[in-house]
Amino acid sequence: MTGTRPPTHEGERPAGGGRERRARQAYDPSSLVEVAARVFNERGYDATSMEDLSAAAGITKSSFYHHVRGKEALLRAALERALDGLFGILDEPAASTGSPLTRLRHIVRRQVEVLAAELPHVTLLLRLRGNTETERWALERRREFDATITRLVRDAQVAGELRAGSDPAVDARLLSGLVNSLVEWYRPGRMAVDALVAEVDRMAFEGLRAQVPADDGRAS
Amino acid sequence: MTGTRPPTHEGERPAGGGRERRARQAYDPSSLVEVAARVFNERGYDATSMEDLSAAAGITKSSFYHHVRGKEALLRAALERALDGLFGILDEPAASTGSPLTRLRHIVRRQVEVLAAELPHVTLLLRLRGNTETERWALERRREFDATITRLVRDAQVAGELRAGSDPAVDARLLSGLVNSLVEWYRPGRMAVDALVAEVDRMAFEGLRAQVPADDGRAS
DNA sequence: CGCCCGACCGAACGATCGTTCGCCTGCAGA
DNA sequence: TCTGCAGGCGAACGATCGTTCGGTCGGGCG
Repeated sequence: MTGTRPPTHEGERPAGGGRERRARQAYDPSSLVEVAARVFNERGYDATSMEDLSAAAGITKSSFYHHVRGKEALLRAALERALDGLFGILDEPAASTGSPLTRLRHIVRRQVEVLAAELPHVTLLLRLRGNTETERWALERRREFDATITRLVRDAQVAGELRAGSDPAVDARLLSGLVNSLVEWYRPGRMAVDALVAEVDRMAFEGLRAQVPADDGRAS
Repeated sequence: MTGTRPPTHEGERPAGGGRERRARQAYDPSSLVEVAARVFNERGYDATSMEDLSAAAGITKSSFYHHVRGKEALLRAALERALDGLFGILDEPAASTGSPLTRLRHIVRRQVEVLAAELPHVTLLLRLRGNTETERWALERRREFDATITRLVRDAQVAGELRAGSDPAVDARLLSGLVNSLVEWYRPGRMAVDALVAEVDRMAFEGLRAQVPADDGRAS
């Protein structure tokens, strides 16, 4: 009903690429994951059929299975990409250098950038319900990431860099909730990523109320 | 797999109620909606089967249909409850009295309370994808609510009560995102609602950074 | 006491799901 | 030119979905 079939043919076929010996599939290596992530987000994972996915890729359902192992494998690949992006932030030098607040702000700002760059994949990650083993695995890794944020918020509060009198765990959840809520409305091209980073940073640490700017947010 | 069947029998049967003539169903009027909303949130709407719902209610699937019209009707009822709660806030006198910032803060604080009181129903509302007509109708009403918030944020910024130099639409989205993200982690009993309201209010308008309190948040 | 009807149930419906199978086709390499 | 095979297809599989149907049961009321 009210069909929303795009004009098929997603992306262009790699013209003459894949000259290696193990050129198993010429159609696409991970571009199908990208297509799948997009459709998953539009309809929701459970409401998305393999027919929907194959149609978005421009081939039939049975052909689709020549390139992917199954629905859950697509989900896992997309989630891995999101988690790799997020955990990659924690490996950056600036994530473990300087005061707790400096590190926290770096992570938050980079998290916004990763969110924008890997929007479909991260969106998928943030909407998991934990129905399958794959989903539970991803949720567990996500909890690890959040735990790191919580520790940093706690350290920053102890150091007197964040507001006192509140539970660091609550503050960390509010902070992560603010950042993650971007996936619900931000769309690439609608707003420069730099501007988005600045807005989120200011909102998170200075709030919405009018005030004299403290020291501005030109970090790094 | 890994069945999570609760010990059946949800709530208690109304002892001797339903003495009116049109006592069509004695089992439950809207308590089934509550059960459904809870299970919908655990598994996701599409991943929830009528078997799941009826089992959570303690009866078989076919018996379940003597009390409800269908899956989508349950969803609609739950969404109506959420929307009624949210729009009820806008009808309160304090929502249209005083300065824009005063009104906005009242709405935000009340929104947190409604979120906590109607947690399963609002959670359902915030996770819609728009696959069915019912979902699109609810999304449209939700957009109306958000538009009201956006107008208020704009007015408050024009009045100099909110930070300048940022797009009011973006600020409104960040604000709503912060508030709505509560459904992802807040659970009743884990934290007093009053404390939650205070934390969110302070986070939204003052931010996380340590600072001297401006005028405190004892509104109304 | 006997009937009536709301509550409840087992079984089955057509539809759709994710996945598999057998077959066709067009072209790259011998 | 012949051939192998990756890429693509239609049809069908068992399972599960939301929903319906016919029937049983038991307690309140005439």
